[in-house]
Amino acid sequence: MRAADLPFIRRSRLFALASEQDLAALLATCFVQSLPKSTTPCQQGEKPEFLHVVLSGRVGLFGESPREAALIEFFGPGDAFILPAVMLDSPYLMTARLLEESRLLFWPAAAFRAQMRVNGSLAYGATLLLSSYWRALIGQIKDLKLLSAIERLSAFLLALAPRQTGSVTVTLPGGRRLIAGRLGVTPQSLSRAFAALRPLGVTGSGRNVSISDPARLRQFGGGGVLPDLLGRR
Amino acid sequence: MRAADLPFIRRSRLFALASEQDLAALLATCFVQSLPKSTTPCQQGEKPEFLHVVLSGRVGLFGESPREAALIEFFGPGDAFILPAVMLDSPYLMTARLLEESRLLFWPAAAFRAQMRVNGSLAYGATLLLSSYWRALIGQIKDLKLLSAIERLSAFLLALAPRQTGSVTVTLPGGRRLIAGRLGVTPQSLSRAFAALRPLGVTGSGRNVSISDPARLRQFGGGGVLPDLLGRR
DNA sequence: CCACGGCCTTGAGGTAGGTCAAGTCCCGCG
DNA sequence: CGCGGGACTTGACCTACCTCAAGGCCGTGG
Repeated sequence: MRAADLPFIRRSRLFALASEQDLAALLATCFVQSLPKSTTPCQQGEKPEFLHVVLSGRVGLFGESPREAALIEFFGPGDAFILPAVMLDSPYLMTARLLEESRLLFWPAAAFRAQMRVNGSLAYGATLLLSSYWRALIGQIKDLKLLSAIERLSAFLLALAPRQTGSVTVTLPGGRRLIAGRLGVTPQSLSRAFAALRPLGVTGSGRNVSISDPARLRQFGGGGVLPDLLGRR
Repeated sequence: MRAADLPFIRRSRLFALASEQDLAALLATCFVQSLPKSTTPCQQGEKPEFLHVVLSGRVGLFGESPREAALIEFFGPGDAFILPAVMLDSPYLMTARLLEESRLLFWPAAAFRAQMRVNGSLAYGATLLLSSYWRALIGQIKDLKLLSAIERLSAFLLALAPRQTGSVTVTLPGGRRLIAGRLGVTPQSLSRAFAALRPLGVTGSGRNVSISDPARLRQFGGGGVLPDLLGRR
């Protein structure tokens, strides 16, 4: 671990309440590593050996079935994956894959669980993190059950945009294929959904999408059920 | 609060680590109430005033959109709803409705948040609870994205069944309409899904369903992605 | 320069599941 | 006993999305 990592570590909500000495004690058994794109620190079905905290970069969590895999959620700096599996010492329900080169904190699972029991500030930080994840997942389930593909895309784009009036440009957290998985559609359908939103002022190519009139889009999408999705960062 | 409530309170994983004196201090500001079927302690969009813990009975959490409402999850004894909203002091993303007469613990939101900060055993219990909820939600998202309606029903039934060989009878946690919402289909489609599973040995009416050969059903459903869903109880 | 392989888009057609509309069963109540 | 209403089922039809297939676009490498 380098001294330069500390500020990034501090930034995670896991350590929201941790004092300086807390932090030092907690991190005693941890190490930090940079890993290239496409490595998979967690494999669905395996037992966790480490809790991983993203210091920089981006990670995708994928649900896998015999037939296919679907992106469930994007994780970025400050996020811990996959805390519930580590906490309950249960097999991963998802596979994590780095979407770009990323710097990760590795925290041995047993040490993490032990510290959770004795360090209240750590447990508190964990509830903060888990609470925001809960809300993101609930939002996603509501979207899947209540909204059409086009509405889901609309809500997703709006969740990415800073809350403001007037034209905005947002950067997608991944290629179209990943976004499609996140929204629960095929890439083809996502493409059609983008086409359907074009008349409503959604344009752009690649990872940049600009929304000419967020208010209009918002009222179309029924308000967008998605919560602060990435606002937690 | 009655003395008779204490054993039910203790049973919640929220208090897994709490000592006797911890518990007494924590509960100082709480009260317990029995409420009839169909009351809604939480309304989507409102700010939380209380954390609710189910002592007995059953509660449904519903996502609401302008058009319709869908059941997201069933909650039962030991579950706390909706902890993330209380923790983050954010508007509820769901409406809670009692599915039958239930006994609930009411915990003033501000007091709960304050105690979370200072009482490590409480925060630890909260991470336990939130961790199991995370896994249930991930399972549900995976099912929605990767499985067909019939496979989702199959997985759901298997998750309800005790892990054993030979014929099992499970009791659905609600009427068909609720189950349909939980699985993300209409009641009509659920009915058709049940019909489709009949040749595979799924029979029964009302809230009782019997599975003649769970193993056969399991291999059909691709293994059923759902985790311990209700196994956390 | 062209060839090649991702990645995205577009088109055409099929299908799972939604919608609308009966119909049946069951239960409470007069 | 008959009636009325809710819950569930079944049928017929429709549509949103998937599947399969054919291009465009663009970066990399010969």
